[in-house]
Amino acid sequence: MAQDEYLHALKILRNHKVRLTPQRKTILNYLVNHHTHPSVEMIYDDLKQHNDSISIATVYNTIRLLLDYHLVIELKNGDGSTHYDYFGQPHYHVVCDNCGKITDVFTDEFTDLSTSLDEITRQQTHYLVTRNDIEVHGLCPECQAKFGLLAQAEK
Amino acid sequence: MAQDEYLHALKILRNHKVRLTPQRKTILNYLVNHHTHPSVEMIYDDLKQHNDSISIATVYNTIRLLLDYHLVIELKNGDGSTHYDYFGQPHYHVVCDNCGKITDVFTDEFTDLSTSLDEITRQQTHYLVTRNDIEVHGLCPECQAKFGLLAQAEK
DNA sequence: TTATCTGCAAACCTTTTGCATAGAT
DNA sequence: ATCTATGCAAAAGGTTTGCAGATAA
Repeated sequence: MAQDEYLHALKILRNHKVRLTPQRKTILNYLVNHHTHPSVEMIYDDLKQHNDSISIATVYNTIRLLLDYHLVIELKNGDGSTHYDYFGQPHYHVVCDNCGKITDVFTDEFTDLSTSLDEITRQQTHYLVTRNDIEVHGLCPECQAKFGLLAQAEK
Repeated sequence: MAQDEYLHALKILRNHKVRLTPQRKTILNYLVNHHTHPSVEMIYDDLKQHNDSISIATVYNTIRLLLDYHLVIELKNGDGSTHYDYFGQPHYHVVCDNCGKITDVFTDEFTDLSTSLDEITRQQTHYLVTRNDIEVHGLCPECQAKFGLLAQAEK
């Protein structure tokens, strides 16, 4: 499953004649398997810990490469830090404005909604639409509980 | 019109007991009247040129303040720079991935779409949704023309 | 009056760069 | 063999901070 994603992404890169270095493979593999929305630093620290030969500059370079091929997307939560997410299946993100947690939402309804959005945009702006980034903000259930707001959320 | 927006925003801040310094008013007014998605630096340079007493730190502080009250939203185009937009009327943004231009889209259909998105999110994640940020990416008409893609876009 | 904001400049932190070496194709 | 990526460390760039003086309420 995740392995399929990884192979799929590798193939895309190969098709574009991108040189597949061990570092690039490692980072890609890391992102495919960690849906924790890591920052560059987290990726770097984790990989270094596992004795992988890697430098922070390479992580930055590779992330940018993956962004270029839309294999990864960039996310910012409220506190200003930048996070990354492997973007295999179409989904969008929900950010908790209290704890900063980012959650993926995969749902069929999203596909329709996404299509409508692209339609509307094309009609209104005459842009040639290639993709969209959707981010919903709010309070996660845990933080609602902290604030004693759960009843309100259920209604 | 823009003046109404400005007064509306001022009232919100006043209601929250935010101290209304000349610098804050100037920056707010600037944002209400410049839908050019300026960066902090642009705002600072423009205001300084008009002989306004202001420092870059104050621009940063005020922007953060306005973000907190959701009077302004933060945007990133492809090239990594950070831009801001006064967010009076609900709208979303379309970013040209070639030239970096950011365009506002105001449309009634967006309201419905936005509502559906919030619905879906609440059902799927049990978040207490407060807002959403939507960004569509593609090629603007001008850049399509540059690449001789206009015919394709019209179809 | 008094708590808060401003301006300045230094500090900070994330990201980028330049260059010599290593390595993928 | 060749062209591109890596790693390092230094530089850059953007953002934040600490503090003394100013000021909104």
